[in-house]
Amino acid sequence: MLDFLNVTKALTDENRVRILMALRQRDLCVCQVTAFLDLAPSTTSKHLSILRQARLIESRKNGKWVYYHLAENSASQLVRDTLQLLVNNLSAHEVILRDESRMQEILAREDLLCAGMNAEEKEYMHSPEMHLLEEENNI
Amino acid sequence: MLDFLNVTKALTDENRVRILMALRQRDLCVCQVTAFLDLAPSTTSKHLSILRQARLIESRKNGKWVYYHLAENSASQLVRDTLQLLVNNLSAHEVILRDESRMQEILAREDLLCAGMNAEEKEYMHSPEMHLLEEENNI
DNA sequence: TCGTCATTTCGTCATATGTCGAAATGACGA
DNA sequence: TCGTCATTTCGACATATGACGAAATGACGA
Repeated sequence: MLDFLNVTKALTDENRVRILMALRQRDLCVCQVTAFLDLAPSTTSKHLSILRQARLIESRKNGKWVYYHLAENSASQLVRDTLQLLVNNLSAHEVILRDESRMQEILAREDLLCAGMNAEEKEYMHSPEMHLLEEENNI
Repeated sequence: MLDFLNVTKALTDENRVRILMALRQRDLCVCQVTAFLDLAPSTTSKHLSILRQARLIESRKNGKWVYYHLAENSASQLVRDTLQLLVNNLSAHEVILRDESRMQEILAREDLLCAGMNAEEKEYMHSPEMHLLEEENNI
């Protein structure tokens, strides 16, 4: 029951829902999510922490950055069902569609974001491995 | 998005989740839910109001009593998916299983609850129409 | 080693939420 | 009509939550 409530509580904030939907497309680091939502970094970090505690997302560290991605198919039934419900019911929603364009702009502004991002990381961001991850999450 | 958030917010309280799971079995009036959860009637009423506003449940008035039941199959995709997720992931949960026994005791105490319940209503509570409703909600 | 940048943690604040009891509302039956 | 019972609404309270900025932590590169 606690697990269930942690998941539902994680979904009661619009910003957190927007994060989950954005992560369908690709992994994102905290500063990218921060620019995306236009929040203080500490606030973004808190949101990501809540989503991670609910096991809806996972993180991996790469240099100075922490990248977050949706829970994999190995996640619990609850988490998988929840992410599926999210996608089924929100993909066509106005806010989410607007966010998809917005995210494109954010990602294009590499000059402003993740200023120190090195070549290796930039490479990874567009690598096949990236897209493999996306497919594993059956998006 | 507002609809979605209203649904998830409705699910963040353990008492409300327990109400939804109990309503799988049969319609319940406020006083039955109140005895079931051991809360003040006003608190129960508030919880039911929140669930109804999220369109997860509906109410029908019968004499002095207001009976609540799960949203029917005609409900939105979101509501149907959500109720399904709830059933799939919580049916076997300890709290819910315990609640099922507890509800049997509550319902047996007609002498204490809904003291003025008339014969007609008692009849309805066990009628085929009742069980038809349950089946419609594919429980 | 030190400075810088990304991230997290901590403390604080305003607002939202769950709870109750008291009072208002609605319906039934004497 | 009046009293009673079920339910809802209202007001108050304690706690939970989302937001921020400041400070701590971690990792990289000069």
